[in-house]
Amino acid sequence: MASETYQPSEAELEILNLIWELEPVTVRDIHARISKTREVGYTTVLKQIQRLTEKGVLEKQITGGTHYFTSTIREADVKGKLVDKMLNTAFGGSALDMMMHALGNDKVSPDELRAIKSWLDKQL
Amino acid sequence: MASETYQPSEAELEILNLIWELEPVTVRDIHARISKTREVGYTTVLKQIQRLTEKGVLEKQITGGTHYFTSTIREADVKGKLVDKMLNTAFGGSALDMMMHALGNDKVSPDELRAIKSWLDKQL
DNA sequence: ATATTTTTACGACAACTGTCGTAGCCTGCG
DNA sequence: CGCAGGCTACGACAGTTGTCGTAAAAATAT
Repeated sequence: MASETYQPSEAELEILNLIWELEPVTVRDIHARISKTREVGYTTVLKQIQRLTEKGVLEKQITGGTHYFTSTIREADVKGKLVDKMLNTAFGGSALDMMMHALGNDKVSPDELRAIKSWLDKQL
Repeated sequence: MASETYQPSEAELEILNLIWELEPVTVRDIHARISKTREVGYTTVLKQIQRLTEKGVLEKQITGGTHYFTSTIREADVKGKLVDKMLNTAFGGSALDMMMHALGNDKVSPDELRAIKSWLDKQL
């Protein structure tokens, strides 16, 4: 069944990002990290994590009474899929078009542009 | 209220894309175009369009008894925002990282890579 | 002027999301 | 051992989405 990759919602992705960074990790730690950025109840995060676990996206190990979570899906797969979907639904599959929108927004530094260019060079 | 740019859902974006391409356009035409790709009821599309209109994203003109729709938001703004959000939520703002995920998926042709490279050259 | 065919307007529904509150469970402190 | 405080389980709720069905209104064809 070649792991159909999961499409997380916004809040789920926020959590997944932290899981990938910290796994195995507790709910408390995830909550602590998210709280640095925005306010959200502990049980809110807990619930999200529980749902993700129900869906099979996360796995729980209980070690010495503490619940640790790890992900069952690969970060690169999920992100690849996300970007792929946007590429197709929003930009008709044109990577160039997407690039221009992404990089056009003057947010990207010349350094980054150069980095992309040099990566591109390696690809050809 | 300086039009904070709208974040369309999947189905909404599908419709918006067609609106941008065909406006001013009727519900029937939108439905016809979508039907080429997937099966969906006429009233489903109609409802989506009505909701978009309620939200102020679309505008309706009635001319000779026919209802024509046009968008009130700019395609580039919407898509720029979409890609920007993904850049930040999924790739921590690293355009290179996003690029690699987008282009890594072997879906992109060498031609496209070259096109991107030459666009990049112009930017520097 | 009618009957027919289109279109539009509404409302309904189930699934999913983001957010909590409450209540029960476990664990470590004293 | 017994209790307080933290953790988990569970359920609830409102808002959004994707989908339709049905009914009312409008436009067309006899």
